[in-house]
Amino acid sequence: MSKNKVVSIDRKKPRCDVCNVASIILPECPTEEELKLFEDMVTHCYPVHRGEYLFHAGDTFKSLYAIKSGSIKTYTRKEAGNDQITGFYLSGELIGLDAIEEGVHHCTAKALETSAVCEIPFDRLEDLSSSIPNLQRRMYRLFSKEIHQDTNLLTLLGSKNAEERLAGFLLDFSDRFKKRGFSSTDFYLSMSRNDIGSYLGLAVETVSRLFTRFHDDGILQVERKHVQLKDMDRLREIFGNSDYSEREKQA
Amino acid sequence: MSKNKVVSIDRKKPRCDVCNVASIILPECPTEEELKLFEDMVTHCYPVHRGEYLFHAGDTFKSLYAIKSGSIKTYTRKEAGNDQITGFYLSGELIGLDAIEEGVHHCTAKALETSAVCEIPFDRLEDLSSSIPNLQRRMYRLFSKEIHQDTNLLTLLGSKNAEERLAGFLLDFSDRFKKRGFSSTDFYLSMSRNDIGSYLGLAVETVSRLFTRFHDDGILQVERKHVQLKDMDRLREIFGNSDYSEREKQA
DNA sequence: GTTTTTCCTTGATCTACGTCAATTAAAATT
DNA sequence: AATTTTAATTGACGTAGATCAAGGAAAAAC
Repeated sequence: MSKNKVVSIDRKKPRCDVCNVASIILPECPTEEELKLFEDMVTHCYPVHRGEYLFHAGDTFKSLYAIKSGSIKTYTRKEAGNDQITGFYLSGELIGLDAIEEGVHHCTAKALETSAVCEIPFDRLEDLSSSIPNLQRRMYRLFSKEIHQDTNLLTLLGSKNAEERLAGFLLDFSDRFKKRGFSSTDFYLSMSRNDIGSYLGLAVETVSRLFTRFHDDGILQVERKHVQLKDMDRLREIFGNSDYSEREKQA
Repeated sequence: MSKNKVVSIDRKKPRCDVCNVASIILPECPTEEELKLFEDMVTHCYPVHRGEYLFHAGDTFKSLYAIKSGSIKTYTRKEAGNDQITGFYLSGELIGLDAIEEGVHHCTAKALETSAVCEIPFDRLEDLSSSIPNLQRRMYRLFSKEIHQDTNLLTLLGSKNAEERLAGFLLDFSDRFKKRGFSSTDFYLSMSRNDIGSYLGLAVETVSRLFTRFHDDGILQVERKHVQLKDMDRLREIFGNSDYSEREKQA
């Protein structure tokens, strides 16, 4: 089946000054020379199509992957058919940071839609970040951000109920789309309800029911993957306080 | 009340070659010169007592904290009295990595017992890691490890039931104690049942009930904070498979 | 040593959410 | 276009674990 094919990595290497990878990793104003060094480092830039993989759990870690466009999901396999989604990555984000320490990928990375990805050999990135202080600085911040995000998600899973989780999820994506220049209230979610459920620690059915409930309550309009947020304040309220359903009952 | 006091940071600075901070952060074999530079960087080493704080959520981020001995918990405050534990840290671990990006601490760090802590100004660590390649290398690995651990915890919260979570928690601590040269089967947990519950996304009562259940089933012996693991295989089984209670019922 | 506070445990009850099952709709494949 | 496969929705029902409540036992404060 075509499902298991891993993207071949020996494709044409494009010039990176015409793409935005540098802006993902390099600090705001790299010098010409820095940019040149950086471009040389990025060995492969290529498109991945829906369902294709960047790497599999267990693969030896060699490179980080910078997402230029599209979206990627990462997951660990538990039992058959029962994957645990560990993250959704959008343009400008870096995948593989968790694999550095042990030199092995702990999760599988799969494209949710046609995406553009740049492969960055980590040993070369390490070398380069010694000579470009701003690059090192930027790397620390990228790491830190990832940890902070994980901590936030932990709090979500550890202490929020189903509707708070979905509200948090939607607000997170709203925010990330906004930062990328897209609409913060009208977007397409590239992942399935199943993926969302796994990510939020909820059953698919619960996710589905919540979407219809939010829809019926006028908080959003949803048709399959197309979501339009209609009442951000209410969404934030649900996310923050846990008394949304309480008030509904009283009303 | 003495509860809110933050440890004063202007105490005597000890020599670091007599402590183990270097071994926490520096790679295996630092040169004399590297060690010297490193020692100069660490501005404060001091004891914190049970209930004292390293920093509070909202504090400006300036330093990382390396735990030399003892244990520290980090948590974010939700509503009054309802804290969400985000981590337990033991000797050799580094606290504050999530605060680098935004320059603000997102959580509060509080000592669970009398502990020895070294404060490492991050800007100096950044500078130093530019000149000591192995230090930079080590930092990347520490970051990566933290992310990996968070991801594991996410999987735990996202897809495991109560007994699997507690089993995982106990196995994690068993392992960490072992790595520190302590017994892997006989140890004291410095945190309260409440903290464990918050960390694992469970109610205190559930944690308490599980401890007694594991105790009654001969998996461990527990008396307050003192835990002795009696059947590691069984514990691993519970953690791995979800059919522990199933089999109990059949037996 | 006594009081107060905090922590832990245990039982009884309730409920949010998971599981099971069936239907429909949309992709994917032919 | 027809068929198969996969994804999403909705309803009925069951249960793991939360919540409520109360008692006991450390530890802290006096």
